[in-house]
Amino acid sequence: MCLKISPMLVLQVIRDNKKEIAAALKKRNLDADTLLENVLELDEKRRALQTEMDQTLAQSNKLSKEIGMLYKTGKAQEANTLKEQTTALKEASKKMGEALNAVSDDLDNALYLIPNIPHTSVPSGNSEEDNEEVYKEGDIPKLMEGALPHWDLAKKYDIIDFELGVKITGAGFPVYKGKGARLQRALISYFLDKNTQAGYTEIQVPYLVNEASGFGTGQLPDKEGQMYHVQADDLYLIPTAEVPVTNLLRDNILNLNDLPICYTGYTPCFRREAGSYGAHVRGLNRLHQFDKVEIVRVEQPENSYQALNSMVEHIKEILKELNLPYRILRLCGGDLGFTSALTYDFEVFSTAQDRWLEISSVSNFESYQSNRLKLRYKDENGKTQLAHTLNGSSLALPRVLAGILENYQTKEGIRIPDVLIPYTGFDIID
RNA sequence: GGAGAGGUGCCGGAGUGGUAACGGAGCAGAUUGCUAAUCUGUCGACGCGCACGUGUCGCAUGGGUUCGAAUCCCAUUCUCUCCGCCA
Repeated sequence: MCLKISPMLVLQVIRDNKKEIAAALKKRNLDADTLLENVLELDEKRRALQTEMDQTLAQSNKLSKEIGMLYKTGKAQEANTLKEQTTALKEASKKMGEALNAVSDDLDNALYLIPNIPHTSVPSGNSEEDNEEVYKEGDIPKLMEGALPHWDLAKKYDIIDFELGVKITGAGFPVYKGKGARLQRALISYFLDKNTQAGYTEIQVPYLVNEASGFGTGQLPDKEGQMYHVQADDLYLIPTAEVPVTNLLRDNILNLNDLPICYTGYTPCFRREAGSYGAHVRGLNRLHQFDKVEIVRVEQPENSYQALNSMVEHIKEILKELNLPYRILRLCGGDLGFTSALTYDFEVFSTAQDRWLEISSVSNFESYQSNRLKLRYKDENGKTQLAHTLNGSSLALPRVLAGILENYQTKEGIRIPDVLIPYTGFDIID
């Protein structure tokens, strides 16, 4: 008989720190008391059931051994008597097993409703308006008379064709042409080079993932609607490289000296994105398919926030090289993703649109993902511990492109940032 | 798509009905006059116990047969080899 057992090391943590956790979750405007209460109740129920069943099975195992011995010594008569006893035990343990499975499922489901616990530095707040600006760099350029938003520039220079994308697929699937396509490729190469120079190992991953992968990083089951689902094969188009890349380490027990693991990878990303409309989704602002270069790290818990900072510094350096005005926000509890403990958003200023555009999101998930991924390591005492996972965009292409097009436009054409010229092979789009 | 073989612990690898050999890695302890060797123990998950301990589960997954299943049966799934198709 096999039992579904959730490896929820977090349960012990919840048991011991219920009050603190409930208080921390208040930052998400979540009344966690009942959620936690429910979990603890189911947990207790489950443990009681398991103890009971273990005892029954132990007895049954013992009898089976005795029966085996009796047969061997030719005492079939006595063996048969014992057999009768085991029947009742068997039925009882079967029922207990079913009950245990049911409670375990309930417990799992109850646990999935609890989001990650926000880091102490996370500000409370309801929406993106309450996010805390922690850094700002770069001057916002004064644009020439008649400066255009990027979708008009795209048309003027014939580098991105949104209508063509509509024809062959639908809205939100742009077609890049000529120097536009080349600039995309240049950005991807440039980002990957920067990341590998910083010590991240470049990898290429599948763009379709199975359900277990979606579950591991937290897209499933709750954010199912965000992903494109290929029904015939039950696979999902990745919404970000985070999913396949982090899942590379799923079901692993790493040695201490394997850590940290630093990966970078380029993938297209696919998002169904129900919702918004109007100018906010115009042009490159929000797409169903876009390109992104991602960085992913696996760390010992005691190093993970240092790692988060180093990721932030790394992205700052790239934006500085591109000479784009940007700011960094620390997401408030209300805006923080379900699986994240602390997230910094990078936003670049889109001059012609006069608004900030998110181009990177850097998060520490602590052990939230690794718990689902069963991603562990042996600590210095040889004890198995959950690792911490982190990831960030480095960087998302469309809005960086939008920022470049708008901020670098001149009467003569769109200038290419110096660092990109070796990659594009041209210095102006005209 | 057709045919065959296979899936055993962190890794390798035995095991065809009596309750997971053996080897390696890692860790812990012991020991030896030096970056090493040797010996012993430990090794995944979930419980119970203050604790020394101890119970259950784990042989791809889910069922079934049996007092007892890695082993027998059914379904599913994945991998490999050959054929077909093909970038």
